Amino acid sequence: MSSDGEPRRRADVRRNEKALLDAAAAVFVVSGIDAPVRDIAARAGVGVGTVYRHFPSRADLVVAVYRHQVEACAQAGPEYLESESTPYAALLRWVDDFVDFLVTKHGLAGALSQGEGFAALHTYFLDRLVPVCADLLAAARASGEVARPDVEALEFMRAIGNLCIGAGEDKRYDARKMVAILAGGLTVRRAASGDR
Amino acid sequence: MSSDGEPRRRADVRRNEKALLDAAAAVFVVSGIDAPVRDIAARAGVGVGTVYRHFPSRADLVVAVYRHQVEACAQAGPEYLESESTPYAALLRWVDDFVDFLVTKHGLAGALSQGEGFAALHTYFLDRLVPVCADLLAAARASGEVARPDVEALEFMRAIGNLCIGAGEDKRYDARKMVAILAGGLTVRRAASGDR
Amino acid sequence: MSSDGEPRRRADVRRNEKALLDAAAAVFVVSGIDAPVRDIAARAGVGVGTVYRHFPSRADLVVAVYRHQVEACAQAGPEYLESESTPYAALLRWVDDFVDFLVTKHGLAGALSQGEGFAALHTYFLDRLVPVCADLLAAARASGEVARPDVEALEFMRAIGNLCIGAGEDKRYDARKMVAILAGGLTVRRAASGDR
Amino acid sequence: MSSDGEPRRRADVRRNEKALLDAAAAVFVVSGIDAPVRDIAARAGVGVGTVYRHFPSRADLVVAVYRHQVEACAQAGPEYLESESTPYAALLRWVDDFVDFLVTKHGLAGALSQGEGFAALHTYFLDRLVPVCADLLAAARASGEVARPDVEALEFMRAIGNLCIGAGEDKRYDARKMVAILAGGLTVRRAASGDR
DNA sequence: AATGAATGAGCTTTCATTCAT
DNA sequence: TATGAATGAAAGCTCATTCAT
Repeated sequence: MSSDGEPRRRADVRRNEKALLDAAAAVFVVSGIDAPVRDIAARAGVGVGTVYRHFPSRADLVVAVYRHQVEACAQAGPEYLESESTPYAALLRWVDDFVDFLVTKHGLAGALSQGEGFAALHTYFLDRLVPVCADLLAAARASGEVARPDVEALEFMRAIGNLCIGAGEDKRYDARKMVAILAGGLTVRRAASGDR
Repeated sequence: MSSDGEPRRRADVRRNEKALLDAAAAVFVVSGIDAPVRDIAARAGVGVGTVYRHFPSRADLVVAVYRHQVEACAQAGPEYLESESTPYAALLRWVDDFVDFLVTKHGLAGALSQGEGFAALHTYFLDRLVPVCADLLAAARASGEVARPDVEALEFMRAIGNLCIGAGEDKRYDARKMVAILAGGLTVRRAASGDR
Repeated sequence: MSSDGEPRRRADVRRNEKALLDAAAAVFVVSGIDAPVRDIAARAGVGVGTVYRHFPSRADLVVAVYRHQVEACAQAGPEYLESESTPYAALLRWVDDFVDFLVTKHGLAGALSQGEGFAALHTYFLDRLVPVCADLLAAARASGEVARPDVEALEFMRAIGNLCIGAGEDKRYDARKMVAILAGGLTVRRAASGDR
Repeated sequence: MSSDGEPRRRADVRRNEKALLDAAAAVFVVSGIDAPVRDIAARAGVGVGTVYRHFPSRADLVVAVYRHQVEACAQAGPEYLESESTPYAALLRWVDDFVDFLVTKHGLAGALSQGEGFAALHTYFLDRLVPVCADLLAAARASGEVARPDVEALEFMRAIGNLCIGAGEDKRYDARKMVAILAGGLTVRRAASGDR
């Protein structure tokens, strides 16, 4: 209540939020991104009301949970452009990181393609990563390695996201391999007769 | 009671089943494949009991709704192999048909990747189409057009299915284009250093 | 439609009714007296509508199913009074028959105690058998073997019916033995202090 | 937050639970032990979810509703053995209490004989009361008042329970009287020729 | 600010009963 | 008269979300 009561409280709140994020991350892995709020609250050792106070909507929680990784991924783009031998190599490496991220988060890829109620989530991810991917793509196009000028970063990323849906659930489906093939397809000049 | 008594009733039932299938198809487009049974019944103008009478499980309904298209798709495979100039051209055309099918049925692609409770559905689709795709793929490999011997029909189809998830919801995402790129990737020989 | 069409129809109807009774008896044994109408219709090889035509209410069906046995039981009373050595012996034997009847019909005893919706059933059974039991009881009282003048046939029979509920479901519960003890209790003069 | 914050909430919850128990007891009387959860919730003035929160399964609710009486009944056994003039008198009095309990709870006796889905209920009642009854029975046998050594507490109690089914619905059926006769039957030596 | 009890909509599924054919 | 398709009322159960404490 006094000036030194606040900091204590704030510390508590922060601790709570951390616990919530950890719990959500753990639960998401097991039960997917649609896991019951109660499960998350229980694992964090807080009441459900607390979850709602910190994260009014589910998307807010999801965004918060994955913010760190998204940031890391965003920062890796420019770095690879410097460190890798060619822009396309940089693109491939970055794509691989992105796949890593999606594949380890069970259900995340699916949620990203849903839009339905996950608008905020969708928005955040794309706003942050699309520019990064666009730079990589543009560079690889400029270097002549990527032969498709008609592929935008947004759709490319979304395609990667989609390919990662359900990855890990079925041994016979290797998302990483399919993404590699997709990336390979970028180097192929479109047939004269058109795609269709 | 006589030999023509049966057909009359059956005609009614068939009409009803048709209404149900149409209603389900329409509702699936709007609410996805998990739409409440009540909604489907309401749209068909029948009671929920009728839905259950015709289609004991949800998967039965979904399979019924899409059976025609699946069959058509299955039959097109061998035909294209004969009519198209090369096996790879046949594969591309068949893939295009498959995409047509998935893209028009909102939510179907997603359901196929879920497995979760849709085992029967999943099974039906794959049992019917994977062999067809496998033949096309094998032929295109034999002709030297497809350079990836490590891509199985199952995973290729699944990748296509995934790429079609959410198609039509966002103008900026053209599933057909991304599938074309994936298919193009099949012609690219894998880098010596591996995909990763 | 003509005068000779009727008999044929009537024969059909009778056959149907017989099939229905047999089916119902069989189903009652397995699923109890509340078994789904459909099950009965299916086993009889007729439509559910036919069941309703023949037996408008469930009780009607139950009554019909057990009518034969009830009649046999009703007729046995006077006979035993003649053939057995004493009226009480006759009573015991008759009670034993009654128990036989109830115990073999799974769920019947329970239905008799429900009243709820089985009024007709209840009524039929009691109207037919209570007088018989009353005669036996009166005779055994007259002979001095039964010491309780305050026990009416109706309540005695109902007690027997109740004791038979669930008989056969649990090896540790021997309905016949308990009925024997109850019957034995009839011979005990009420304590001076009253039953309560 | 402080040590007296807890009790306040708990008081509310307890009040609610009480309302639920009262409502359930009342509804059980009218509609039997299988009454719709919705009805109970409505009568208690709470949502169905609240019922499930407090009593996850129906058996839990039933057990809770009758726990007090069962406990009282269990404790009365040994007491009567001390206070009454003879063991048999104690048995009679205890049986009377048991009947009191069953007769006032319409539908309970029936549920106990069902087993079907009420395993937990059945188990609780018997685990608690059978030993008590067994002691009374053994004592009465030891004193020579009970002449049937072949009657187990379990079956005796079950017989009593059965005799109480439907008690109160029909003025002409006096469950208490019939139980008294059954208890009287315990004192009768079995006929040489057997019960049958 | 945190809690978690309460709410109630919403979904599935089962059958008794009706009624068009 | 027989059929069985259709109906729709029930009932169980599960959360997302609110809100009193």
